[in-house]
Amino acid sequence: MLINELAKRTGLSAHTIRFYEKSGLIKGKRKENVRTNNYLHYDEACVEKLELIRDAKSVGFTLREIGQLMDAWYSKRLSMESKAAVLDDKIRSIEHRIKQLKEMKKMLLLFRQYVLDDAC
Amino acid sequence: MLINELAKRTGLSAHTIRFYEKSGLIKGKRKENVRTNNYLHYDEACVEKLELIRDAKSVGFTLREIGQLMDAWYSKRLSMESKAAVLDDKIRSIEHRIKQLKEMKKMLLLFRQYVLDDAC
DNA sequence: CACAACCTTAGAGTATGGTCTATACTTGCA
DNA sequence: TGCAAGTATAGACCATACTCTAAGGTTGTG
Repeated sequence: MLINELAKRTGLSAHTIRFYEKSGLIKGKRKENVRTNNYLHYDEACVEKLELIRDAKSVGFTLREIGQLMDAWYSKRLSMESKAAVLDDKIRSIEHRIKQLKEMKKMLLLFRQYVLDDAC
Repeated sequence: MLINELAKRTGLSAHTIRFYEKSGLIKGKRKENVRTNNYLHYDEACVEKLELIRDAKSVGFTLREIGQLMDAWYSKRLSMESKAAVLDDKIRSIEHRIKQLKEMKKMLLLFRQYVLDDAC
């Protein structure tokens, strides 16, 4: 599929997709048998990757981190161990963030009670 | 206290503190009886606010959100109800983020198992 | 074959959240 | 009194993550 269809499929703009491609997160391919244009074609894996990018971004991962994550998932040059290590690292960082969020929630609930008690 | 002491107390740089002050998150006061300089003086509330900023930033709040949060906490012009509303809003957004993080963790654990099973 | 609707690259512009430099004044201590 | 150390303001610069514009080539439909 071409970029506009990919955009429709993922809900991202063609601009944003090109930005991700320039950042190395996805890769379109040129058809070798077509010489008249240099249109990039994208496959289902690109759709999956863009969905992963969207989800991972929404939980606070940077594009750099998402790149590492997708490398761990798709790369052929990384060993099983180093892939697992990348994933372990991200899992730990998620756990840490959940812990911090729970603490912050607790604090805000206290604030809230304090406000409602008219104590300020 | 002056800015360098505040920096030492909070672990933030004086540059960053000035940036937060320019962004309206904290406010130093000039001593009226001192006319020879225009040094800004900070109190304990500033230390507290900067600590809140640090914590809230680490869980992903933007400076704008943190500003709203501190308004809800410190402002005299907001009603009890609207303060509680701001806090409720932030609490809900934290709960949403915790949910998303848990989903992402689940997915990464699946990825990890898949990698270790040498399935790719 | 005109023309709208695509595609491409390059590069400028925006928002957030800093970080640093330059310039200049003030303070405190030897 | 000299001078290092501290303070202030303005503005340049950086990274991240877009977002948009310009200029030019291609494709498909009537």
